[in-house]
Amino acid sequence: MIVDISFYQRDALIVAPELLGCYLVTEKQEGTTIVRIVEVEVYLQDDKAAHSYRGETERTRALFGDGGHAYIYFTYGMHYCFNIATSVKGRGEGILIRAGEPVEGIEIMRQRRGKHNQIDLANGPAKLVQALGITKSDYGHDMSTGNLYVLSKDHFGPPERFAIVTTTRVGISEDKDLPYRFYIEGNPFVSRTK
DNA sequence: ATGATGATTAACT
DNA sequence: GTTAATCATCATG
Repeated sequence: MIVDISFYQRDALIVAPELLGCYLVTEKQEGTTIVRIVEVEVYLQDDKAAHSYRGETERTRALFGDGGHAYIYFTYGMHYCFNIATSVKGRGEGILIRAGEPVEGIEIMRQRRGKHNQIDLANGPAKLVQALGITKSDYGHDMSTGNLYVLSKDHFGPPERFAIVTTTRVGISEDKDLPYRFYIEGNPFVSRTK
């Protein structure tokens, strides 16, 4: 079952842990690819590490729209990352999808990534974007429709039970201490585990 | 128009 | 553990 847009129109800190175990799907020319979401990070508006902190710009427009739309950005001169805007219009908060466990279309992901090791397919935000074939043209996409959406945890049968680890975020220089990173305990596809 | 800055990754030692 | 690669976006002039 596709997750409804209203799911995203709540506080990011509530939505983020609920997103773990759900399935992120893309249907592109090459075929359908699916990963199980195992790691996410929250970015709020009143949060120095967030792109929305300094207000709305051309780049961050989608973060300030209605919850449930894709926010994609380019960084380090070579990588794209994928977020889902949450909450209500004008609020500027969202969830970065950091890692996923390949479920379907694994051969397609291998081709896109040029790697054969299944662990390395989507265990990082830019890797996940590449494996799923997400591009800038998906910017602002409505996550409850079309060829890019999320399926509920029980889509493929009774969901597996798991514990959620809450910790600090990765790769930022401000507001480092906020516990806004969530991942599935013990999952081998989570990035940068100790 | 120009310069600083990354919500990273891969390939090293 | 360290580091180079590389450019869109933003703030400033």
